[in-house]
Amino acid sequence: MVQSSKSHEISSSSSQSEAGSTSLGQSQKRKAGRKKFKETRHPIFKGVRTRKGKWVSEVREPNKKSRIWLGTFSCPGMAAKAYDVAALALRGDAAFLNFPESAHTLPHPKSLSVKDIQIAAMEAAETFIDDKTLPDSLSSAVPAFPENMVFEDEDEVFNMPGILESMAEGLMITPPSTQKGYYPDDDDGNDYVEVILWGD
DNA sequence: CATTGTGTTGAA
DNA sequence: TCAACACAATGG
Repeated sequence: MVQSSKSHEISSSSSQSEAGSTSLGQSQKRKAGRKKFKETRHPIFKGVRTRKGKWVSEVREPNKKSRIWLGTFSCPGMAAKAYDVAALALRGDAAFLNFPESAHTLPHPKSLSVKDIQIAAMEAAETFIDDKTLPDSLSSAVPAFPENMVFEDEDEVFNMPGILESMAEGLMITPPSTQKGYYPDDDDGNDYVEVILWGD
């Protein structure tokens, strides 16, 4: 969580709007909401939820209760990157991301507008295009994902030397042959440590 | 108390 | 199928 928020505004979230206005009975359909916490704390990246076979990334704002939908993704890498950009944009700087090293590679939202962030997230996701992204032969399952990232404490996360690389390698579907990721700047692996702060 | 994550439901 | 909302729990 890493919540060093400064603004502690009491978001009074009471009666929300009930979407269904047509004929809403009262029995049947359980409202919405989760039942009990499963053991599955967060098998995947933060802000990345997996829907039976798919991946969706949603970002909620620190102050608001609303959330920004980055969109749907097929692979965790995409969703992870998407959240990365969004969090970076929202927090502005030093946000908890999954790919700090690739952070510079992430596109920057023109504006801090929710929509812009969504776009940026999509762009970032584009970077992680893989086979599944391309509609052709789908079959493989997407499964199983590296359990290496067992985040116990946020601090520990930063202590991960090669963990990132490990999972990155596994996720990074950028083999020497066949497919290859298209990067906006250079496909080269040079690290341009350029402090690009669009806004802050 | 704030934040995230899951689940359900609803609409596209 | 996707998107949004709502709920529940955890962590601080």
